[in-house]
Amino acid sequence: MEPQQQNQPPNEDGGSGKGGFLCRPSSTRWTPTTDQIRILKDLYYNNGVRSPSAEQIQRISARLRQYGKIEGKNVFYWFQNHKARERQKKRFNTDVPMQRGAGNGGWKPEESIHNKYPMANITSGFPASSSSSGVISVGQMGNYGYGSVTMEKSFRDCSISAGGGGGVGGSIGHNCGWVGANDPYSSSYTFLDKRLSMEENSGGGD
Amino acid sequence: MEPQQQNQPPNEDGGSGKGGFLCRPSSTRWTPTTDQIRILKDLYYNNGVRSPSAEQIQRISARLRQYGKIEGKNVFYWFQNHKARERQKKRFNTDVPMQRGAGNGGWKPEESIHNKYPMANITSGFPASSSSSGVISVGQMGNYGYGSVTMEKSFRDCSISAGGGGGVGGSIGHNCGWVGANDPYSSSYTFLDKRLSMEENSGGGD
DNA sequence: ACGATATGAATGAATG
DNA sequence: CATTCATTCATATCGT
Repeated sequence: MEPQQQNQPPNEDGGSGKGGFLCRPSSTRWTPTTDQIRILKDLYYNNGVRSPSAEQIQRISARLRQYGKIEGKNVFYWFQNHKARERQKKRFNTDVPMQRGAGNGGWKPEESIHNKYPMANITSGFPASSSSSGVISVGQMGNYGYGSVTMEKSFRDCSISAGGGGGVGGSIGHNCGWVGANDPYSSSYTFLDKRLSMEENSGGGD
Repeated sequence: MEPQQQNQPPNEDGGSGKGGFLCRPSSTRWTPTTDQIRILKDLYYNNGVRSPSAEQIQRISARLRQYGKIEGKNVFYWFQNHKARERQKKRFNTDVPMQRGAGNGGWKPEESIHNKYPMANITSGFPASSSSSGVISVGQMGNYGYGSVTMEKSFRDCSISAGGGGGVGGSIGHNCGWVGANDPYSSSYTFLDKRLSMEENSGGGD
Protein backbone atom coordinates (compact mmCIF):
# COMPACT_ATOMS: atom_id res chain seq x y z
CA MET A 1 0.00 0.00 0.00
CA GLU A 2 1.04 3.53 0.19
CA PRO A 3 4.18 4.30 2.04
CA GLN A 4 2.09 6.29 4.32
CA GLN A 5 1.40 3.89 7.02
CA GLN A 6 -0.84 5.66 9.31
CA ASN A 7 -1.25 4.14 12.60
CA GLN A 8 -4.19 2.02 13.08
CA PRO A 9 -5.71 3.20 16.24
CA PRO A 10 -8.38 1.02 17.65
CA ASN A 11 -10.95 3.61 17.25
CA GLU A 12 -13.48 1.92 19.28
CA ASP A 13 -14.96 4.51 21.41
CA GLY A 14 -17.77 6.46 20.10
CA GLY A 15 -16.57 9.53 21.67
CA SER A 16 -19.32 10.17 24.07
CA GLY A 17 -18.36 8.75 27.34
CA LYS A 18 -21.21 9.17 29.67
CA GLY A 19 -19.38 9.69 32.81
CA GLY A 20 -16.60 11.40 31.26
CA PHE A 21 -15.47 14.84 31.19
CA LEU A 22 -13.92 14.16 28.00
CA CYS A 23 -16.00 14.05 25.00
CA ARG A 24 -13.03 14.42 22.94
CA PRO A 25 -13.46 12.64 19.73
CA SER A 26 -9.92 11.65 19.22
CA SER A 27 -10.31 12.26 15.59
CA THR A 28 -13.00 14.26 14.09
CA ARG A 29 -12.73 12.27 11.04
CA TRP A 30 -13.08 8.67 10.27
CA THR A 31 -9.92 6.71 10.26
CA PRO A 32 -10.39 3.62 8.25
CA THR A 33 -8.74 0.52 9.48
CA THR A 34 -6.70 -1.67 7.26
CA ASP A 35 -9.45 -4.17 7.11
CA GLN A 36 -11.94 -1.59 6.10
CA ILE A 37 -9.63 -0.33 3.44
CA ARG A 38 -9.08 -3.78 2.23
CA ILE A 39 -12.74 -4.42 1.82
CA LEU A 40 -13.38 -1.09 0.25
CA LYS A 41 -10.71 -1.63 -2.30
CA ASP A 42 -11.95 -5.05 -2.90
CA LEU A 43 -15.32 -3.66 -3.71
CA TYR A 44 -13.84 -0.96 -5.80
CA TYR A 45 -11.50 -3.01 -7.85
CA ASN A 46 -12.64 -6.54 -7.71
CA ASN A 47 -16.25 -5.74 -7.79
CA GLY A 48 -16.21 -2.64 -9.82
CA VAL A 49 -18.17 -0.72 -7.30
CA ARG A 50 -17.59 2.91 -7.82
CA SER A 51 -20.69 4.74 -6.89
CA PRO A 52 -22.72 2.59 -4.61
CA SER A 53 -26.27 3.49 -3.97
CA ALA A 54 -27.72 4.26 -0.64
CA GLU A 55 -28.74 0.73 -0.03
CA GLN A 56 -25.38 -0.56 -0.97
CA ILE A 57 -23.73 1.94 1.21
CA GLN A 58 -25.79 0.85 4.10
CA ARG A 59 -24.81 -2.69 3.54
CA ILE A 60 -21.19 -1.91 3.10
CA SER A 61 -21.01 0.27 6.12
CA ALA A 62 -22.77 -2.35 8.12
CA ARG A 63 -20.26 -4.89 7.13
CA LEU A 64 -17.35 -2.63 7.69
CA ARG A 65 -18.59 -1.73 11.06
CA GLN A 66 -17.26 -4.99 12.26
CA TYR A 67 -13.81 -3.67 11.85
CA GLY A 68 -14.33 -0.32 13.37
CA LYS A 69 -16.58 2.59 13.63
CA ILE A 70 -17.88 3.71 10.34
CA GLU A 71 -20.86 5.47 8.98
CA GLY A 72 -22.61 5.60 5.75
CA LYS A 73 -21.20 8.88 4.75
CA ASN A 74 -17.73 7.53 5.20
CA VAL A 75 -18.33 4.88 2.67
CA PHE A 76 -19.97 7.34 0.41
CA TYR A 77 -17.10 9.76 0.58
CA TRP A 78 -14.57 7.05 0.26
CA PHE A 79 -15.87 5.91 -3.04
CA GLN A 80 -16.29 9.38 -4.28
CA ASN A 81 -12.81 10.34 -3.36
CA HIS A 82 -11.24 7.22 -4.61
CA LYS A 83 -12.85 7.58 -7.93
CA ALA A 84 -12.19 11.26 -8.18
CA ARG A 85 -8.57 10.82 -7.32
CA GLU A 86 -8.10 8.24 -9.93
CA ARG A 87 -9.58 10.47 -12.50
CA GLN A 88 -7.68 13.46 -11.34
CA LYS A 89 -4.45 11.62 -11.33
CA LYS A 90 -5.05 10.68 -14.85
CA ARG A 91 -5.89 14.21 -15.76
CA PHE A 92 -2.60 15.51 -14.59
CA ASN A 93 -0.35 13.15 -16.30
CA THR A 94 -2.41 12.95 -19.36
CA ASP A 95 0.70 13.85 -21.12
CA VAL A 96 0.68 13.59 -24.78
CA PRO A 97 2.18 10.46 -26.22
CA MET A 98 5.64 11.69 -26.01
CA GLN A 99 8.77 9.71 -25.70
CA ARG A 100 8.33 7.06 -23.21
CA GLY A 101 11.28 6.09 -21.21
CA ALA A 102 10.59 6.94 -17.66
CA GLY A 103 8.02 9.46 -18.48
CA ASN A 104 6.07 8.01 -15.74
CA GLY A 105 3.81 10.90 -15.40
CA GLY A 106 3.98 10.20 -11.86
CA TRP A 107 1.69 8.57 -9.49
CA LYS A 108 1.31 5.44 -7.72
CA PRO A 109 0.34 2.61 -9.91
CA GLU A 110 -2.74 1.55 -8.22
CA GLU A 111 -5.01 0.07 -10.68
CA SER A 112 -4.29 -3.43 -9.93
CA ILE A 113 -7.26 -5.57 -9.68
CA HIS A 114 -5.34 -7.95 -7.60
CA ASN A 115 -6.45 -8.95 -4.28
CA LYS A 116 -3.89 -10.31 -2.06
CA TYR A 117 -4.61 -11.64 1.32
CA PRO A 118 -4.96 -15.30 0.68
CA MET A 119 -6.36 -15.29 4.10
CA ALA A 120 -4.46 -18.28 5.17
CA ASN A 121 -5.03 -19.36 8.62
CA ILE A 122 -2.95 -16.83 10.31
CA THR A 123 -2.03 -17.17 13.86
CA SER A 124 -3.78 -14.00 14.59
CA GLY A 125 -7.34 -14.20 15.45
CA PHE A 126 -8.35 -11.62 13.01
CA PRO A 127 -11.75 -11.85 11.59
CA ALA A 128 -10.73 -12.86 8.22
CA SER A 129 -13.60 -12.18 6.04
CA SER A 130 -13.89 -13.83 2.78
CA SER A 131 -13.10 -11.30 0.24
CA SER A 132 -14.12 -11.92 -3.24
CA SER A 133 -14.48 -15.55 -2.66
CA GLY A 134 -17.44 -15.44 -0.44
CA VAL A 135 -20.91 -14.70 -1.36
CA ILE A 136 -21.04 -11.17 -0.33
CA SER A 137 -24.17 -9.39 -0.92
CA VAL A 138 -22.65 -6.04 -0.91
CA GLY A 139 -21.46 -6.32 -4.38
CA GLN A 140 -23.25 -4.26 -6.83
CA MET A 141 -26.20 -5.97 -8.22
CA GLY A 142 -26.86 -4.22 -11.36
CA ASN A 143 -25.74 -0.77 -10.80
CA TYR A 144 -22.71 -0.83 -12.90
CA GLY A 145 -20.90 1.92 -14.53
CA TYR A 146 -21.07 5.42 -13.40
CA GLY A 147 -23.65 6.98 -11.30
CA SER A 148 -24.16 10.51 -10.45
CA VAL A 149 -24.81 10.68 -6.84
CA THR A 150 -25.88 13.97 -5.69
CA MET A 151 -26.31 13.75 -2.09
CA GLU A 152 -28.86 15.81 -0.53
CA LYS A 153 -28.69 16.66 3.06
CA SER A 154 -32.17 17.38 4.04
CA PHE A 155 -32.67 17.26 7.69
CA ARG A 156 -35.72 15.23 7.71
CA ASP A 157 -36.74 12.19 9.46
CA CYS A 158 -34.83 9.36 8.06
CA SER A 159 -33.93 8.51 11.53
CA ILE A 160 -33.33 4.91 11.43
CA SER A 161 -34.04 3.24 14.65
CA ALA A 162 -30.71 1.87 15.27
CA GLY A 163 -29.92 -0.03 18.34
CA GLY A 164 -33.49 -0.74 18.88
CA GLY A 165 -32.40 -3.75 20.75
CA GLY A 166 -31.05 -6.23 18.38
CA GLY A 167 -32.14 -5.28 14.99
CA VAL A 168 -29.12 -3.51 13.91
CA GLY A 169 -30.04 -3.73 10.37
CA GLY A 170 -31.94 -0.59 10.86
CA SER A 171 -34.73 -1.08 8.51
CA ILE A 172 -34.55 2.02 6.59
CA GLY A 173 -37.25 0.70 4.55
CA HIS A 174 -39.21 3.59 3.39
CA ASN A 175 -37.76 3.37 0.05
CA CYS A 176 -40.73 2.35 -1.82
CA GLY A 177 -41.24 5.77 -3.09
CA TRP A 178 -38.21 7.60 -4.11
CA VAL A 179 -36.72 4.59 -5.61
CA GLY A 180 -39.18 4.77 -8.33
CA ALA A 181 -37.27 7.58 -9.80
CA ASN A 182 -36.14 6.01 -12.93
CA ASP A 183 -35.77 9.24 -14.63
CA PRO A 184 -32.16 9.40 -15.55
CA TYR A 185 -32.33 12.88 -16.82
CA SER A 186 -34.01 14.29 -13.88
CA SER A 187 -30.84 14.53 -12.00
CA SER A 188 -31.82 14.31 -8.45
CA TYR A 189 -30.05 17.46 -7.68
CA THR A 190 -32.36 18.59 -5.07
CA PHE A 191 -31.93 21.81 -3.34
CA LEU A 192 -28.85 21.49 -1.38
CA ASP A 193 -29.01 22.98 1.97
CA LYS A 194 -25.56 24.29 1.73
CA ARG A 195 -24.12 26.84 3.94
CA LEU A 196 -25.22 30.33 3.27
CA SER A 197 -22.63 32.38 1.63
CA MET A 198 -19.54 31.28 3.26
CA GLU A 199 -17.13 32.48 0.77
CA GLU A 200 -13.55 32.93 1.44
CA ASN A 201 -12.48 36.46 1.62
CA SER A 202 -9.69 35.77 -0.69
CA GLY A 203 -7.39 37.80 1.36
CA GLY A 204 -4.33 36.71 -0.36
CA GLY A 205 -1.85 39.37 -0.79
CA ASP A 206 -2.80 42.86 0.08
CA MET B 1 11.09 28.53 7.35
CA GLU B 2 12.80 27.98 4.26
CA PRO B 3 16.26 28.60 5.46
CA GLN B 4 17.77 28.07 2.14
CA GLN B 5 17.48 25.80 -0.72
CA GLN B 6 19.81 23.07 -1.36
CA ASN B 7 21.63 23.64 -4.53
CA GLN B 8 20.75 21.13 -7.08
CA PRO B 9 20.78 18.08 -4.97
CA PRO B 10 21.76 14.93 -6.72
CA ASN B 11 18.20 14.16 -6.97
CA GLU B 12 18.62 11.61 -9.57
CA ASP B 13 17.48 8.20 -8.86
CA GLY B 14 20.18 5.71 -9.23
CA GLY B 15 22.61 7.85 -7.49
CA SER B 16 21.65 6.71 -4.12
CA GLY B 17 25.12 7.17 -2.88
CA LYS B 18 24.77 6.38 0.74
CA GLY B 19 22.67 3.57 1.81
CA GLY B 20 24.00 1.18 -0.66
CA PHE B 21 20.59 0.30 -1.96
CA LEU B 22 19.91 1.23 -5.43
CA CYS B 23 17.25 1.17 -7.99
CA ARG B 24 15.35 3.16 -5.59
CA PRO B 25 14.74 6.84 -5.61
CA SER B 26 16.93 7.84 -2.76
CA SER B 27 14.43 10.45 -1.96
CA THR B 28 11.04 9.13 -1.49
CA ARG B 29 9.71 12.51 -2.06
CA TRP B 30 10.23 15.16 -4.57
CA THR B 31 12.80 17.75 -3.67
CA PRO B 32 12.21 20.83 -5.69
CA THR B 33 15.21 22.62 -6.98
CA THR B 34 15.74 26.29 -6.53
CA ASP B 35 14.75 26.99 -10.04
CA GLN B 36 11.61 25.04 -9.70
CA ILE B 37 10.73 26.79 -6.53
CA ARG B 38 11.43 30.09 -8.06
CA ILE B 39 9.13 29.44 -10.93
CA LEU B 40 6.47 28.03 -8.74
CA LYS B 41 6.53 31.03 -6.53
CA ASP B 42 6.53 33.25 -9.48
CA LEU B 43 3.40 31.61 -10.69
CA TYR B 44 1.92 31.76 -7.30
CA TYR B 45 2.60 35.34 -6.50
CA ASN B 46 3.23 37.13 -9.68
CA ASN B 47 0.64 35.31 -11.59
CA GLY B 48 -1.82 34.63 -8.93
CA VAL B 49 -1.92 31.01 -9.69
CA ARG B 50 -3.16 29.18 -6.72
CA SER B 51 -5.08 26.25 -7.93
CA PRO B 52 -4.00 25.40 -11.40
CA SER B 53 -6.19 23.18 -13.37
CA ALA B 54 -5.14 19.87 -14.67
CA GLU B 55 -4.10 21.34 -17.93
CA GLN B 56 -2.09 24.00 -16.30
CA ILE B 57 -0.47 21.51 -14.06
CA GLN B 58 0.65 19.60 -17.04
CA ARG B 59 2.15 22.64 -18.56
CA ILE B 60 3.85 23.74 -15.43
CA SER B 61 5.27 20.37 -14.67
CA ALA B 62 6.51 20.10 -18.20
CA ARG B 63 8.24 23.37 -17.90
CA LEU B 64 9.75 22.65 -14.56
CA ARG B 65 11.01 19.38 -15.75
CA GLN B 66 13.81 21.23 -17.37
CA TYR B 67 15.20 22.02 -14.01
CA GLY B 68 14.81 18.66 -12.47
CA LYS B 69 12.64 15.73 -12.10
CA ILE B 70 9.13 16.69 -11.38
CA GLU B 71 5.77 15.26 -11.88
CA GLY B 72 2.28 16.45 -12.13
CA LYS B 73 1.33 15.56 -8.68
CA ASN B 74 4.24 17.51 -7.34
CA VAL B 75 2.95 20.66 -8.84
CA PHE B 76 -0.50 19.91 -7.69
CA TYR B 77 0.56 19.27 -4.16
CA TRP B 78 2.87 22.19 -4.13
CA PHE B 79 0.16 24.65 -4.85
CA GLN B 80 -2.21 22.99 -2.53
CA ASN B 81 0.24 23.03 0.28
CA HIS B 82 1.48 26.47 -0.35
CA LYS B 83 -1.93 27.91 -0.33
CA ALA B 84 -3.00 25.95 2.65
CA ARG B 85 0.02 26.87 4.69
CA GLU B 86 -0.15 30.47 3.87
CA ARG B 87 -3.69 30.51 4.90
CA GLN B 88 -2.94 28.57 7.99
CA LYS B 89 -0.42 31.05 9.10
CA LYS B 90 -2.66 33.88 8.34
CA ARG B 91 -5.43 32.33 10.25
CA PHE B 92 -3.47 32.44 13.41
CA ASN B 93 -2.53 35.98 13.04
CA THR B 94 -5.04 37.57 10.86
CA ASP B 95 -6.77 39.42 13.51
CA VAL B 96 -5.17 38.23 16.53
CA PRO B 97 -4.97 40.79 19.25
CA MET B 98 -1.77 42.19 18.09
CA GLN B 99 -0.74 45.43 19.50
CA ARG B 100 1.43 47.82 17.83
CA GLY B 101 1.78 47.84 14.18
CA ALA B 102 3.21 44.44 14.19
CA GLY B 103 1.23 44.07 11.10
CA ASN B 104 2.78 40.83 10.47
CA GLY B 105 3.52 39.03 13.56
CA GLY B 106 6.78 37.70 12.50
CA TRP B 107 7.03 35.41 9.61
CA LYS B 108 8.42 36.70 6.48
CA PRO B 109 5.99 37.78 3.87
CA GLU B 110 7.37 35.50 1.32
CA GLU B 111 7.96 37.13 -1.93
CA SER B 112 4.85 39.09 -2.00
CA ILE B 113 5.63 40.94 -5.06
CA HIS B 114 2.19 41.56 -6.07
CA ASN B 115 -0.97 39.76 -6.19
CA LYS B 116 -3.80 39.67 -8.48
CA TYR B 117 -6.70 37.46 -8.89
CA PRO B 118 -7.51 37.05 -12.50
CA MET B 119 -10.32 34.81 -11.64
CA ALA B 120 -12.83 36.80 -9.83
CA ASN B 121 -14.53 34.07 -8.04
CA ILE B 122 -17.94 35.27 -8.73
CA THR B 123 -19.88 32.21 -8.25
CA SER B 124 -23.21 33.70 -8.78
CA GLY B 125 -25.69 33.45 -6.08
CA PHE B 126 -27.03 30.39 -4.49
CA PRO B 127 -28.82 27.79 -6.45
CA ALA B 128 -32.29 27.35 -5.20
CA SER B 129 -33.51 27.67 -1.70
CA SER B 130 -34.14 31.28 -2.22
CA SER B 131 -37.80 30.87 -1.98
CA SER B 132 -37.96 30.79 1.72
CA SER B 133 -38.26 34.12 3.26
CA GLY B 134 -35.22 35.62 4.65
CA VAL B 135 -35.48 34.52 8.15
CA ILE B 136 -31.96 33.68 7.89
CA SER B 137 -29.90 35.18 10.52
CA VAL B 138 -27.51 32.43 10.52
CA GLY B 139 -25.08 34.50 8.65
CA GLN B 140 -21.61 34.34 9.87
CA MET B 141 -21.15 35.11 13.45
CA GLY B 142 -18.22 37.25 13.32
CA ASN B 143 -16.26 35.31 10.94
CA TYR B 144 -13.57 37.41 9.64
CA GLY B 145 -11.28 36.12 7.07
CA TYR B 146 -12.45 32.65 7.06
CA GLY B 147 -15.52 30.83 7.83
CA SER B 148 -14.71 27.31 8.28
CA VAL B 149 -14.20 26.67 11.83
CA THR B 150 -15.43 23.22 11.42
CA MET B 151 -18.87 24.37 12.11
CA GLU B 152 -20.98 21.44 11.57
CA LYS B 153 -24.46 21.87 10.49
CA SER B 154 -25.51 18.58 9.29
CA PHE B 155 -24.04 15.47 10.57
CA ARG B 156 -21.89 15.39 13.51
CA ASP B 157 -23.34 12.38 15.04
CA CYS B 158 -21.47 10.16 17.28
CA SER B 159 -21.17 6.65 16.29
CA ILE B 160 -24.11 4.75 15.29
CA SER B 161 -22.83 1.54 16.56
CA ALA B 162 -26.16 0.47 17.66
CA GLY B 163 -26.45 -2.07 20.33
CA GLY B 164 -26.58 -4.68 17.72
CA GLY B 165 -23.15 -5.74 18.51
CA GLY B 166 -23.39 -9.01 16.82
CA GLY B 167 -26.22 -9.69 14.58
CA VAL B 168 -25.11 -7.30 12.01
CA GLY B 169 -25.88 -7.83 8.48
CA GLY B 170 -29.51 -8.43 9.05
CA SER B 171 -31.90 -7.56 6.39
CA ILE B 172 -31.29 -3.95 6.06
CA GLY B 173 -34.33 -2.99 4.31
CA HIS B 174 -36.46 -4.89 1.97
CA ASN B 175 -36.55 -3.03 -1.15
CA CYS B 176 -39.74 -3.47 -2.85
CA GLY B 177 -38.05 -5.24 -5.60
CA TRP B 178 -35.00 -3.11 -5.56
CA VAL B 179 -34.93 -0.12 -7.68
CA GLY B 180 -34.11 -0.53 -11.23
CA ALA B 181 -30.99 1.34 -10.65
CA ASN B 182 -29.95 0.74 -14.10
CA ASP B 183 -30.05 4.37 -14.71
CA PRO B 184 -26.81 6.09 -14.15
CA TYR B 185 -28.55 8.97 -12.60
CA SER B 186 -30.82 7.89 -9.96
CA SER B 187 -28.97 7.90 -6.78
CA SER B 188 -30.95 10.39 -4.94
CA TYR B 189 -29.38 10.58 -1.66
CA THR B 190 -31.44 10.96 1.35
CA PHE B 191 -29.82 9.04 4.01
CA LEU B 192 -26.80 11.06 4.76
CA ASP B 193 -27.33 13.00 7.80
CA LYS B 194 -29.24 10.43 9.60
CA ARG B 195 -29.35 11.63 13.06
CA LEU B 196 -29.58 8.80 15.41
CA SER B 197 -30.36 9.44 18.94
CA MET B 198 -29.17 6.59 20.91
CA GLU B 199 -28.99 8.48 24.08
CA GLU B 200 -31.45 6.23 25.68
CA ASN B 201 -30.62 7.05 29.15
CA SER B 202 -32.87 5.58 31.72
CA GLY B 203 -35.26 8.14 32.91
CA GLY B 204 -34.36 10.47 30.25
CA GLY B 205 -35.47 13.99 30.53
CA ASP B 206 -32.82 16.15 31.88
C1' DA C 1 22.19 12.28 17.70
C1' DC C 2 18.05 14.66 18.63
C1' DG C 3 14.50 18.11 18.50
C1' DA C 4 12.28 21.64 15.85
C1' DT C 5 10.67 23.32 11.79
C1' DA C 6 9.53 23.02 6.88
C1' DT C 7 7.35 20.82 3.50
C1' DG C 8 5.86 16.94 0.37
C1' DA C 9 2.24 13.53 0.21
C1' DA C 10 -2.18 11.46 1.33
C1' DT C 11 -6.83 11.47 2.36
C1' DG C 12 -11.33 12.55 4.62
C1' DA C 13 -14.83 15.93 4.21
C1' DA C 14 -17.39 19.37 1.88
C1' DT C 15 -18.89 22.42 -1.72
C1' DG C 16 -20.06 23.91 -6.42
C1' DC D 1 -18.37 14.65 -10.84
C1' DA D 2 -14.74 18.28 -10.31
C1' DT D 3 -12.46 21.10 -7.09
C1' DT D 4 -11.12 22.71 -2.88
C1' DC D 5 -10.16 22.79 2.23
C1' DA D 6 -8.46 20.95 6.38
C1' DT D 7 -5.63 17.57 8.81
C1' DT D 8 -2.39 14.62 9.43
C1' DC D 9 1.62 11.72 8.36
C1' DA D 10 6.34 11.30 6.72
C1' DT D 11 10.53 12.82 5.71
C1' DA D 12 14.13 16.23 4.65
C1' DT D 13 17.01 19.71 6.46
C1' DC D 14 18.84 22.64 9.89
C1' DG D 15 19.85 24.02 14.57
C1' DT D 16 21.64 22.92 18.78
